[in-house]
Amino acid sequence: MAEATRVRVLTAIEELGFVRNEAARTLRKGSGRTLGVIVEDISNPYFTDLARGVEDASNAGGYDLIWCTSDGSPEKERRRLDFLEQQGVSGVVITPVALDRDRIARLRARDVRMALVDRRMPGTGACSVNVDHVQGGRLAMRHLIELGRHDVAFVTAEPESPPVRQRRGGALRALTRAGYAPEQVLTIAEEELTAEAGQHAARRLLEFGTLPTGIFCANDLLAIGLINELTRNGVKVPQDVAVVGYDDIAPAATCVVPLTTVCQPRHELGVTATELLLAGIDNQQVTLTPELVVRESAC
Amino acid sequence: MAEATRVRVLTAIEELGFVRNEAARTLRKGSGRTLGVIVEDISNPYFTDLARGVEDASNAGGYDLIWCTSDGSPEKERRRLDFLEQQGVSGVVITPVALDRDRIARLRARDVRMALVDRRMPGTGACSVNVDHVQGGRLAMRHLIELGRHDVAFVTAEPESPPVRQRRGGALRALTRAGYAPEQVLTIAEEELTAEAGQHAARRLLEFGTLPTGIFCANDLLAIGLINELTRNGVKVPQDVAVVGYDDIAPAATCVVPLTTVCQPRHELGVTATELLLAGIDNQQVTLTPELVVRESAC
DNA sequence: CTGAAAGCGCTAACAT
DNA sequence: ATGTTAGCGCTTTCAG
Repeated sequence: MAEATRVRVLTAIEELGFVRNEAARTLRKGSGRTLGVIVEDISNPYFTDLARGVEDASNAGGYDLIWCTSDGSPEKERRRLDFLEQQGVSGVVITPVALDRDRIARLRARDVRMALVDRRMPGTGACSVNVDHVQGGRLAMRHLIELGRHDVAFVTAEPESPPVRQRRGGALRALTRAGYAPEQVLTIAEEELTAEAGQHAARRLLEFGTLPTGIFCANDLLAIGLINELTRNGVKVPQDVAVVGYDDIAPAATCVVPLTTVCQPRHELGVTATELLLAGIDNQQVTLTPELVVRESAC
Repeated sequence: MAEATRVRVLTAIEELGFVRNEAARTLRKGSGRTLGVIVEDISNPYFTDLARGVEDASNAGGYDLIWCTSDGSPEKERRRLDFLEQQGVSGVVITPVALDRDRIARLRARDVRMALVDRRMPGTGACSVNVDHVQGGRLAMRHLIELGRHDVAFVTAEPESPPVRQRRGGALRALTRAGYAPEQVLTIAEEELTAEAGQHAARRLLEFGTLPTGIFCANDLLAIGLINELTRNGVKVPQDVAVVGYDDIAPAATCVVPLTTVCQPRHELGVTATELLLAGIDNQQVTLTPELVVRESAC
């Protein structure tokens, strides 16, 4: 194309404020230059960091991103998927709540590719990116054991969810390896993975009379709520109880007692999932590795 | 329409997994049944609560919502608006960063209505929903004065943004009314309205040697970071310093020292903005009222 | 290198 | 109550 023409067109676009009609483009091409992401809980920084990774990688690949929240509800998840399907996205990154194989197949039939975070569904064609939570749980517990804190409680919620189960499994394995009986681990199960729930768990622990010497929380929000409530009640962290969290979200570092935690590569998780989506590969599985970050709550 | 036909069609839809092509619908009708929301900072619960309000009201009105973040960047704000315009949304709720009248006019010309949060732009046709921040600042400061804490510091960031200026203005006015000289208020200006910045502000205050007896923070994240850092350094809140925040985000209640703060009707703000949008009224201005929530950090 | 024309799936208007 | 048709703005294809 002649440079002169190019410039002329570009000026005209600028002058008239022309904006391409994406609806028409999507209609014509079958699917557009947008991706979608559905996360479980927008108020947990873990998920916003993840979604930011998805956004960065989408933009880098020339795609726009539509953010959605399922709030952990299967019904909402379904509605958000309907929405993204209607919008003609070409792919979805999702932390699944109740996603089934049929739905993935239906989306595939409409050329909507899927990348799952923290859940494998082999044979569906969907890619997935996982963190080695067994390893993560092991890192956390091994650290507590090394500090001599083998009298341990596990504070958790959503105990059936695979990531949480794996974290617990890894922790128990570390105990066993060190020669301790995993049965002696006190498990406090709360309703949600939130700071409020952590606070509640602390109150339950305080009611028991004797505290364990170490506590492993299934995520950072639980740990932060727990530490705050313990501190309010005069319990010193880490002197009286050492606490280890999981995720390494930003507030973990600015908490009253900066949190020792297992760092998940949250941004990278989102980036990787998106790259898998855009690469157009099927059934690809990637596993990322967590890392222990030692701060004051257990050292 | 005959009931029999209706049922027959519905079954067929179910059976074939028919999903309406929103792109075609949008193309045909000029704009679709979706709205957009652009917030400044997805990691501040204030904004997620706001956006949730927008989502709830959108869904209630039969619309779907596309969430976007500007991250406080004018450039990103522009790109997100381009995106929403391309997607054919019929309206946008936004906490503006660098939105100008031209842009609003251009969007209007394409039938994209706007509702602004915390910024008035009269004459553009855009509606706006505001919180009376002067009143909010006054509530906070009056409370500190009533506690005998008139030796006060104001911890802030983005001091030029209207909401922050108004909060400060209201606080100073309360001081003046009570017969104190507002010039004696120590102002600590940080870079961002985050917990990290609050932590930094605390360190700066500690370096001065003598602490004020009361601190008013421009938002809760600053207050939480500040309290955590003060507590770590052996300063007792509220005994040594009383702290008042602004927003009443969820973490304010679960913080080590539960935060006394000015509650903004965050969800209602989003709902109201959306209802204004959907009602199709122009130039409408609504002002909501903040409320003082007394917890332990200042009582 | 530029111009013309078909058709993506839907809705609104009109005809049966 | 049901069937038919035009056209939204774009991309792709084919002709000039």
